[in-house]
Amino acid sequence: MLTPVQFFKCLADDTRLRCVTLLHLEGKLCVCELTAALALSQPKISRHLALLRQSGLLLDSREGQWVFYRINPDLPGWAYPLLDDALKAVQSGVSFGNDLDRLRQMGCRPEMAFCD
Amino acid sequence: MLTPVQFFKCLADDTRLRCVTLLHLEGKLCVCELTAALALSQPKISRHLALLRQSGLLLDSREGQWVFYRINPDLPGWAYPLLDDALKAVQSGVSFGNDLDRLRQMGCRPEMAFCD
DNA sequence: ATACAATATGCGTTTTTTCATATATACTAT
DNA sequence: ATAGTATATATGAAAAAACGCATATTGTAT
Repeated sequence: MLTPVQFFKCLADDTRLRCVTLLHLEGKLCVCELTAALALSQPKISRHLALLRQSGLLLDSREGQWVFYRINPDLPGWAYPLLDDALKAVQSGVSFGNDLDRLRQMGCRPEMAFCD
Repeated sequence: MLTPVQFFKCLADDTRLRCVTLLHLEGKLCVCELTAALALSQPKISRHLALLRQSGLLLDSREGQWVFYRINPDLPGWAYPLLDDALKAVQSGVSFGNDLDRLRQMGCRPEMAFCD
């Protein structure tokens, strides 16, 4: 069960905070989308996602070739307002738009039928 | 200037989260009150308070013998809803009442005129 | 089967955090 | 000045976290 301290630990790292806020905004993203959006190495992203999954903050689901992550919809009730406020806090900074831009500009995203 | 990640780091430790939530609830507390409330060693409390002060989340002020800490009233706007939600999250747990009880039962608190 | 893309993990290293103990500083009272 | 209380910090050790790199795993396509 996710405790408040554990929850804050999840957000107390730049990579993880960016992943969580992007997921909160976009709903569902696969590892390669997050890797492209944050412009970081795949193993680094994967490790942080594993931590977030093990904490119970994120759920993963395989869809063919891809593993998608999303915010766990069964978090304790206190967690959702914190997630909303965290998103607002991050959005208020200047650098958040870059992640979103890189995601939008990503050529070959799994959800796109015309991907190859 | 306090960033969201730094803010979450401040709350990502049990001792610090308990200090911050107590301060958010009580307004102003000195180190010995926090030490009594959390039932932890004074150097440990002091070190965590120093971190919170250096991050800009707390302000300190000396009043005679005591050093009082309080939430910085000039935080970025996004921080206050997060603090409110953090307090609610911690209050929803069972163990938070103990800190408050120990604070209430503390014999000789600085604000009390009949202290000695 | 081979090749390739997406993802996870093992491992050694470096960095960061945390803590206990001891000591230093500031104030109060006598 | 001395003693006692409150608080801060320095130090050094231990634990945890983060990282890069290489490699394993799983799925897809040919």
